[in-house]
Amino acid sequence: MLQFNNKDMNLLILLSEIATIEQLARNKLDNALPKDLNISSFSVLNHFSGSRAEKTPLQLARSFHVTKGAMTNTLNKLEKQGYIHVRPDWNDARKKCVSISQSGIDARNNAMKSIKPILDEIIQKTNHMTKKSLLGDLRNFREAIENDKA
Amino acid sequence: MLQFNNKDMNLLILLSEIATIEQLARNKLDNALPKDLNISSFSVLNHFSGSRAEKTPLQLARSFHVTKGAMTNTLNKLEKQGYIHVRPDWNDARKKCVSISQSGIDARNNAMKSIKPILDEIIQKTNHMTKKSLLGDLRNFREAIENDKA
DNA sequence: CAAAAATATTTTATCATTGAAATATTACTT
DNA sequence: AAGTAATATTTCAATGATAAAATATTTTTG
Repeated sequence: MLQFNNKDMNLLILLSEIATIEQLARNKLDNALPKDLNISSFSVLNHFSGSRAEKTPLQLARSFHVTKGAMTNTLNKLEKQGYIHVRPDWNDARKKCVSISQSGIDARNNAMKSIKPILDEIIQKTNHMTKKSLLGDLRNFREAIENDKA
Repeated sequence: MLQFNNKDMNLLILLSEIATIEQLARNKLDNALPKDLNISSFSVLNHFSGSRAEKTPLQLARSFHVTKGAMTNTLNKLEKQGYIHVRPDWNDARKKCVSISQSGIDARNNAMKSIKPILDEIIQKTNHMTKKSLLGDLRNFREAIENDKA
């Protein structure tokens, strides 16, 4: 308490709540996913299931707010597994173009099946919550954190 | 999309938003904190600034939802730094009793000062949000995730 | 056009976490 | 009281992330 105001303390509590949720959700999903897919890999595959357009590793790293090195790791694993296609960008030899493969789509759908019970359990337990405003609030919140550097 | 319903997809989006916020906030705070304190250590010190009562390592691990091994690490560092006191539990030789030291309190206050600009910037950018309901919603959400194992 | 700056990816060293095993102590059961 | 189960902490190997340096390519600039 001391010389710090309530708003600061409340924000720390909020951030700590967010960190706790992230940790719990990550562990639950990690354990439920097929052993050959961790959350990072699954997230990339899932990203492509919305739009199958090619992306560069850097674009993906920025989408997920991870470092380029971390994305290199994840993409290398996914490529070895045959879940993504990686090709050079013919117009710019610095870049690569990443897209999902058919077996990547299958792996993603299979992974979704394996985490569905967890998702449905959370949905059932939070039925009363106004999840719509929660998501909106969180998005505003994220933007408040990322803005000055984006 | 495919065979998965909107609620599942929306929940994944919500969880991904939470993970992103956690990552951004962690990096920002980590960079702003004094070099001798990472977020884990700071969180433990901050925990004791609310209530200085002694806690066992296991209690702390559960409070923060980290493994016992992770808490051992954090506490060892904090003890070497002189920021906490660790003593045996005289009634149960399996346990230890952890409390914050005066220099731990000082380190915590100093750390708060160094992250205050970040906190205030976030507060200013989210002034319009109903942070009260957001925290409540997140707490419910966390409980929905942790309940079946707690 | 050559040099310098910017961009994209990979590599490297470091760090914090996890899960599981190891160790030590206490509580329970019969 | 002895043996088994439960509890608390530490150790260990593996994993995934970061920051920064290294490499390669393209763009800018003078």
